[in-house]
Amino acid sequence: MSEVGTIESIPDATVARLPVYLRGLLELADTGVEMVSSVSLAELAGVNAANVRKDLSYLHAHGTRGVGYEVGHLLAEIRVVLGGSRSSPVVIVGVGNLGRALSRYDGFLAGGFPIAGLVDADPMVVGRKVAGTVVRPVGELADVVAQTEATVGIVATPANAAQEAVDRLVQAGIRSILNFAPAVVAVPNFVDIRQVDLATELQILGYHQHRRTGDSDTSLVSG
Amino acid sequence: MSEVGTIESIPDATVARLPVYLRGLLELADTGVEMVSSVSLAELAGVNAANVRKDLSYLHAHGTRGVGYEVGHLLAEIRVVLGGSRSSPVVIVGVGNLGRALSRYDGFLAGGFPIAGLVDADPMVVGRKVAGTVVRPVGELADVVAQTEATVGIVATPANAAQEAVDRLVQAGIRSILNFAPAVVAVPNFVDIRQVDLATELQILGYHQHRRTGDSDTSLVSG
DNA sequence: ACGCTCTTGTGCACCGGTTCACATGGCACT
DNA sequence: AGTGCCATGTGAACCGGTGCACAAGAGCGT
Repeated sequence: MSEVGTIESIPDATVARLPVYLRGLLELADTGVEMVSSVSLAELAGVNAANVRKDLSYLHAHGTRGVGYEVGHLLAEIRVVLGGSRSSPVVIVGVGNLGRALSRYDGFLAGGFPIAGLVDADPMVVGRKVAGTVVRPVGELADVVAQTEATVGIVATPANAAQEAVDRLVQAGIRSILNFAPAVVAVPNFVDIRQVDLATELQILGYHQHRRTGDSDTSLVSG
Repeated sequence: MSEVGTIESIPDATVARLPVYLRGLLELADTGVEMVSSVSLAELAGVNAANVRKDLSYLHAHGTRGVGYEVGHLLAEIRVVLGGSRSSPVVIVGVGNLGRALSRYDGFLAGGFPIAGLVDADPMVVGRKVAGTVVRPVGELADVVAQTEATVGIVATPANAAQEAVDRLVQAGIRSILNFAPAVVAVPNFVDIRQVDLATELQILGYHQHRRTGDSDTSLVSG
């Protein structure tokens, strides 16, 4: 996958869990807890305790044997790893139902990803104000990126416009993209893209459901 | 993970790719293509060709050597595996920004997952009509599930209400849940739950970005 | 009918990730 | 200071998944 290797690299699976730990730690900090063991953090994150310890060992976040980890320390450590606690403005391409919802989603701002720009191809949508931001034409994407200093792009267009949207984002200098359009898009290998496919998620659930109900026998349960 | 094993089980990784194949195949069918090789399907889905062949072998979807796979046949085969092409009505708990966007999302209906019911805890929201459906109080969830014959639940509540929402869904008989709330929730092991965490996705992107820009050297590129 | 070409189907080696189990070592209490 | 307890940190086995590479086999042209 990533082939930098200059600085110590953290396994992808670990990186994917760090935000979950972060959430759990924030909760603990809110309730005044100062120390946490790998076991309780694991419970909070829904993973195995040994896994937590191994994950944290990648961050050089040392705990104290017999005691646990310092919550505040861990928080800071994880924040540094996940983008240096620097704010990363986001530009959204495609202001349909999903784009609007995303632009209003509090979780992004709280996580250090303020929605700084909105663009759309539809002239009916351009010019409207959504979540405090005026929607600008997709042709001006490069300007929007430059002005807002956006570093992350979200694609929330229909599937058939996704590739073009991604191309424009890359053209505008964006190197991190989150794609909600149900389409496989190609990007240069210096661009990091993640796919979030809502319909696919339901279909995966559908498989297991079908499997369960299609199975005439229900005497399993196992635990 | 899943421990049924009565009928032949398909690896999770394969199941996750089937919807992508399905999309690609629909595209091909639309353009009148009747046969497809594992190589072109792989390209369409953004995966390795051998992987495609191995995936399809799990479905007993035989291709013809030297020729490829029949598009229509494959389509039918995958649809059967992913829930028997039966429609699975969905009930959404939490009709905020995200819940509204999801209830209007075309992709769900197209994939056989019509939004059949909406519930919310906020009396201000209850009674309103969203995407053609009246929002009902969360207390009536069991009724809504029964009336709509919903088999899938989507949780789009704030994090602190997620566990309760999930509990209610399980109570109402739902066994397949898609959770958009940024919270780890516990479910009985006969319930299948998938997590879609928007902020987490951005944070993962943030890690790689930080890593890239934090690295003073940029002489890599590799391809 | 024969052989060539093309694509499927799969055995096998490799790789990342997970989990167990245990040694290591700090802290508290006496 | 000594002793016991407890949680960390990690070596090593295990497991699922991926991708190469090749044999098997279908169709087509001659």
